[in-house]
Amino acid sequence: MYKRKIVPNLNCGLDLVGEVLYGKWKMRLLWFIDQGHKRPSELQRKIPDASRRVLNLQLKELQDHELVSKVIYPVVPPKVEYSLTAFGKSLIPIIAAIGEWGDNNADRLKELIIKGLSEDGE
Amino acid sequence: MYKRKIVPNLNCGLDLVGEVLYGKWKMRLLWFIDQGHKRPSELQRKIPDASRRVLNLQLKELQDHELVSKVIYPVVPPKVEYSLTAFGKSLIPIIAAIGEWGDNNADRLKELIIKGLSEDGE
DNA sequence: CAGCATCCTGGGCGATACTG
DNA sequence: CAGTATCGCCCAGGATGCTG
Repeated sequence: MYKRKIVPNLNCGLDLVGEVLYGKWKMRLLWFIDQGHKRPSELQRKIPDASRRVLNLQLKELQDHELVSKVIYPVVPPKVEYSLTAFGKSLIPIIAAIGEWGDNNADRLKELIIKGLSEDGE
Repeated sequence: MYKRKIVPNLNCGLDLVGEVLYGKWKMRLLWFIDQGHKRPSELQRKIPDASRRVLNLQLKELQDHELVSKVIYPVVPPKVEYSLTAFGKSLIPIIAAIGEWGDNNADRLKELIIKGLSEDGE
């Protein structure tokens, strides 16, 4: 859990979701876990841009927020598996909708984002 | 537009949406504009926790990403109105779904979030 | 009323290295 | 294979004050 000093404002549903989903890789984690990629190394491979440290941190937060559960198998070598809780599963349709919207508008979005990036260059 | 140095990875729809919606108040801005609160001062009043500066910054990004459009009326005192573009409107159902999920699970979420906050304290 | 400039800081996140 | 500790960067966003 990140050491947040200030208490966030939780005025509406948007705020609440923002809190739980706040983290660069959380939606992706939920998504991939739902897809059946449950082991840390597997998730790491799916999200190579993220560091293991942050992946673990965010996984921990997702656990604390009861969106995922973690099972540790007492074997050698160590084996760990994450799963979505029912609560977490209930978020999947929304994440799917977001991803779908993004995919449907991928070309336009890419263009706009790139344009935005170069704007400050000149 | 924030002066981002590093080029973001845009691997999937989730990334793309993440880019356009990245900003503490963007979803709320889109939401309130859709609700008919179009003027800066009005939005400010709706989102008192945000500073005017950041509101303007994010509004500008939303414009650059063609989610909202801005109309400046040449009158005194100055009058400005924001509206959603068709593109922006197409995001509303998703934002609504997110807010709804948050509202539906408000009690549980609040509890979990608060618990998470106090955890590092001890 | 609307918008910009300046200064400042918190904390998210990456890199690396070490333990079991 | 899984997880933690340390270090440091960087930039989003808050506060304040000035312009038209």
